[in-house]
Formats: sequence, C-alpha cells, structure tokens
Amino acid sequence: MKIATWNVNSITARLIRVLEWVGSNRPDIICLQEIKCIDQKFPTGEFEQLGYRVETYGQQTYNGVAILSLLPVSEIQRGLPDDEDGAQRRLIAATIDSVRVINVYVPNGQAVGTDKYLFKLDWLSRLRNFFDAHCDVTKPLVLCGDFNVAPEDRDVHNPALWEGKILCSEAERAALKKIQDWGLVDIFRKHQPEGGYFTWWDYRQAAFRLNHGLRIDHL
DNA sequence: ATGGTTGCACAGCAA
Repeated sequence: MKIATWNVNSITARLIRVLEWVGSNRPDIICLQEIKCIDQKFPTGEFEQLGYRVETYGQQTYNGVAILSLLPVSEIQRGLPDDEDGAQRRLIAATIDSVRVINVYVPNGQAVGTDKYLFKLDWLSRLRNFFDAHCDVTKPLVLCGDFNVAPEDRDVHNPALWEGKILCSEAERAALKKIQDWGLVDIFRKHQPEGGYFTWWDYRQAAFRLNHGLRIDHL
C-alpha cells in the first residue's frame, strides 16, 4: 500500500499541483492538511474523477484535513474525541483495507512560550491520550501528517540556529516521542539514517533553493 | 531586533 501525506496550504490554491502529483503517482491513500476550506468547497469531483474516495474535515481559512483513498473507507472519525464544539479541525481517521489511518495537522505553536505553544503541547498530549483510549496497538495502523516537530537535530538544516526554537524545542520533541512510544515507528528514519532530508522550507529567504529545511512531516 | 513570503476573510492574522 502506498500512502502519502501533504500539507497543501489551501487545496484550492494548490489544486493543479495536487491533481498532477496524485494523477502521476497514484498513491492508494493521500492525507492532506491545511485544506483551508469548508467541506462543501472541497474539489471532491476532481479527485473522484481520478478514482478517489474523498473524506474531509474542513474549516474556513485555517486548518482542515482530508483523506483521499482508492480503496473503500470505513469508520471515519472527525476530530479528537475530547474536542470541544467549534474546535480547530486537525484530525481525520479512517479504516482502509484493515489499516487504521490517522491523519493529523498538529498546531504550529508560533513561538516557544506563547499561548499557541501551550495549545500545541496540550494537543500533542491529547493525541497520545487518544491512542491510549481508542487505538489497538496489535493491529495495523498508520499515523501521518504535519507534526510541526523536527524530532532530532539531524532533521534540521542548521541545528544551532534552531536550538530551543519552535518546531525543535525539548518539550515539543518529548511530546512527539511520547506519541511514538505508544508503539509507532518513524518509517522514514527506519530506512534513511542520514540528515539533510526535509519536508518543509520557509517561503522566505530562498530557503527551498538553499535546502534550508526541517523534517516535520512524518509517517 | 526586524523582516523576509504566502494564503485567506482584502486586513491583519497565521504559518
């Protein structure tokens, strides 16, 4: 089974690129984050034309997640069980070919010490609680998405510059590790021990061209 | 220290 994850930063702004990539790579499942639109505005038909089932948990302007699948999907869950009414829409899960697929968009956290940072740590703690209470460690499961955490210094282009900063702080890394310790394997790291592989680059200062990135998206 | 760039609700916020 081929599973992909992509923070698209608006599915409507990114639609042509996503359709092109999905059409030529044909993942069985692709998990999207930051779709930035309500469910009714998601371009469901374009993906259905490529053979995909579409399950969304959208929100206007911010956040929003979706799972697209070539195979039938069941047991769709939208949001964390302890989300309050009107909570930011950051999780969608489904069972596909007997695999529980959990797609997350972890809060960015803005800057260490801010309210958003505390919200991020709390959200990660709630995600771990969700695994304890609702997931079966003996059955096939994939957790993937944008975690907004670089697990180790080898996941950072310039660890000295990023030390203690948002996406790299000790508390964020500990919170991510606690989730992994439930019984998950960082599947990229299982196959690639070297640094220099990133999933996110700042829009500014030619970060992509210079490969000034971080590995913050995981499966 | 600031600002550098995107995307959205077109004005400031979030990333």
